[in-house]
Amino acid sequence: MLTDRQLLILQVIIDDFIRSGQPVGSRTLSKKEEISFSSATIRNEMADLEELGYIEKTHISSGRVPSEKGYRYYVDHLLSPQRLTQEDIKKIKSIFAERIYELEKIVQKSARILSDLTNYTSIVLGPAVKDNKLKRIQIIPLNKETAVAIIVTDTGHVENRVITVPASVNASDLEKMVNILNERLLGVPLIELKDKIYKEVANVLRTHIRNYDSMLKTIADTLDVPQEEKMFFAGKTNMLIQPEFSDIQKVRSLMMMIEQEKDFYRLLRKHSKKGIQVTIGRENQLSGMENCSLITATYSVGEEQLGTIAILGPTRMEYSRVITILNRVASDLSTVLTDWYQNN
Amino acid sequence: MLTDRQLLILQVIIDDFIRSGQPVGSRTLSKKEEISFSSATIRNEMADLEELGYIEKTHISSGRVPSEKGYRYYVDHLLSPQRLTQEDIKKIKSIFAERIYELEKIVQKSARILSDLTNYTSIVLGPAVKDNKLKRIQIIPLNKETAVAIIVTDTGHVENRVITVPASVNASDLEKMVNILNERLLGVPLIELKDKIYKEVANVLRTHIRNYDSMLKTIADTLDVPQEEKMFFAGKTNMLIQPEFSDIQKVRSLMMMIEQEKDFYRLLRKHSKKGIQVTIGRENQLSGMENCSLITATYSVGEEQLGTIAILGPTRMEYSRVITILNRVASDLSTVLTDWYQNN
DNA sequence: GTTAGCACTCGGACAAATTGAGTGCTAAAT
DNA sequence: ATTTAGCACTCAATTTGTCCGAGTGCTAAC
Repeated sequence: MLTDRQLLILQVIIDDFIRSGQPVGSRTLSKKEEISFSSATIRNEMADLEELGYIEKTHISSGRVPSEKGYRYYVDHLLSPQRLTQEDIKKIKSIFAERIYELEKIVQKSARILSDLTNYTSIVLGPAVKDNKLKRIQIIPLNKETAVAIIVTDTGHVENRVITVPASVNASDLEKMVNILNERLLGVPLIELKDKIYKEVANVLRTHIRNYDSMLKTIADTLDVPQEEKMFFAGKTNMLIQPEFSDIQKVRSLMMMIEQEKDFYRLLRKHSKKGIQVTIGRENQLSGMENCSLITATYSVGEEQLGTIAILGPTRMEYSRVITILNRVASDLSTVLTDWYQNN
Repeated sequence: MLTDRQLLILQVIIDDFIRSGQPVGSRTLSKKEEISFSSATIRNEMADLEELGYIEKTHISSGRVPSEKGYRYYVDHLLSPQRLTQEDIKKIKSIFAERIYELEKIVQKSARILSDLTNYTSIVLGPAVKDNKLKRIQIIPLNKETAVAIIVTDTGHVENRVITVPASVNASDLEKMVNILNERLLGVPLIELKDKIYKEVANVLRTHIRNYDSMLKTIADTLDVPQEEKMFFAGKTNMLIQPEFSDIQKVRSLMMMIEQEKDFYRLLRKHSKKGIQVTIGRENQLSGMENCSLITATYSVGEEQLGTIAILGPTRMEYSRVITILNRVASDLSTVLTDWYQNN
């Protein structure tokens, strides 16, 4: 549909605009070494590109800026692959410098390094706890009424909650109960726990424990662990450097959106397809994101997807560089974690 | 030092400026009902007040705005006590509407309500874990090499960490060891744990456990729980509404300061005196805080201070209202928590 | 000691003029 | 049939000048 020359012009416009942030005019373009025809020709081509919706003017006699459609085409077809510098690679490696003990730590560190590397905001979705398998349940009485219930998973993740223990349940009952639970539920993924308790463990409990029913619901509720992955942000203030956010109103709506977390989490969940995903501006369907793009990659252990790493930047983002970095971090993360899980 | 009339004028200037955000001129002042003398007189008085450093001009023929010294005097001597509306009280009560299970939850909720109530940013310093007393230690093996160590405190707080277990330590050793630790350390404040292990428990371990030394350091390190209280923020974006932060540069330096957390935590720790504390603008000695004031109150259980609740706003802050609200929330929080601890 | 009056200052709002980067269109050149 | 040079035109941004209003300081009268 587009001629080679139009593609060339589109690419150069977007590259230049990403670099400078300024609308690009025909004269500027004609001076580029890639371009060997006059500004008048360029003007004609630009008029066509505009008609097709790939570029826009900010006012009637201004240079052109990419439209969302333009960025979309650029991302889908025109990206010039980037190479990482030694320094970049060094920084990425530094994520894995220390021995890993806890998943969350390394995930948090990834977020920090990513924002550092890109100067945008990074968001990392930690591994979903729900797929971890139960290692141990423990209930530790605090006083007559309350106890703290603790769940340990095979990955070393610990969930805990304070619960009320009915007066009718005594310490030995509690202990017996915990033993049964541990016996029956070892290795069960957390998300199936609740179901399993009602279907398989309830019966056993009934035969062994007095008053089992008064505890059953409490226990089941406790084991009903949060479904949502934790979200880690880093570099939230990086967006404030971007010239497109010199308008305090835009900053405000963006920051509120981020602070609210819920909508943003949902958006991120839509990006769970494997590989790199890019959504540009209003494609994100979230107010406050009109001027932002979101790029995500997923990391996995073996074949199983664990989580998502993402970069949030202005639509005028260095797509090429960010994609390269995300790819690299996601793949390194996958390798390291796969290794780690195997020794677990 | 200042005459009554000067005080009156200072107070009215600050009240008006806090309300409007605009420099206050002699004509505006002379129309206030509290004021019964002419604008010329006011001009004379204002010239004096300026000379003494309580007010400033933004340019040579502008109205006056309060200086930091002015705010300081205002806060120390001129505050007109405020009454909370029914609505305010209702919101504050809503913090305590649900049954408390975990301290952190209620502390987080306080932060949310505070920012909601004031339209400024609120920060809450949670109870320091270090003063909690040990309820139970648990070590749960994950595989040959690693285990997760869990510490439960009397308040139901759970700390956990993944540790490496030397191959030479077997499961029964581990169990014995945990038993000894629990026996000897029950009720010890977390901050004293490490010390106590070396001084009192090491000997016992030596006599009962093979290879006790290879574990000792690991255990001691694990029990060396973070000293710092957790900080909860709410309403970070509220500052963006304030007209004094229409300048993106100011927003940026403030936000970076907040994101960094460390300096801000230190500042907050300086506010640990009982009762209300106010620091104004550069008194905070923190870049990014030049245009901000910080007001804090502490909450306690019985006589023991637990934590701090704080409001961060522009120097042009509604001091009176904020102080009233903080006082109320701190006292309610103290009452509820004291009660809660007693039943613990 | 207080106030009215006056000359003066400055910021903000507005309009007019200027500049420069950019466009679209047309006719000539290739 | 493309490409390009040239030209008229547009608009944002900057500069300049003007005016107004809110405010001040000072002085002389009350």
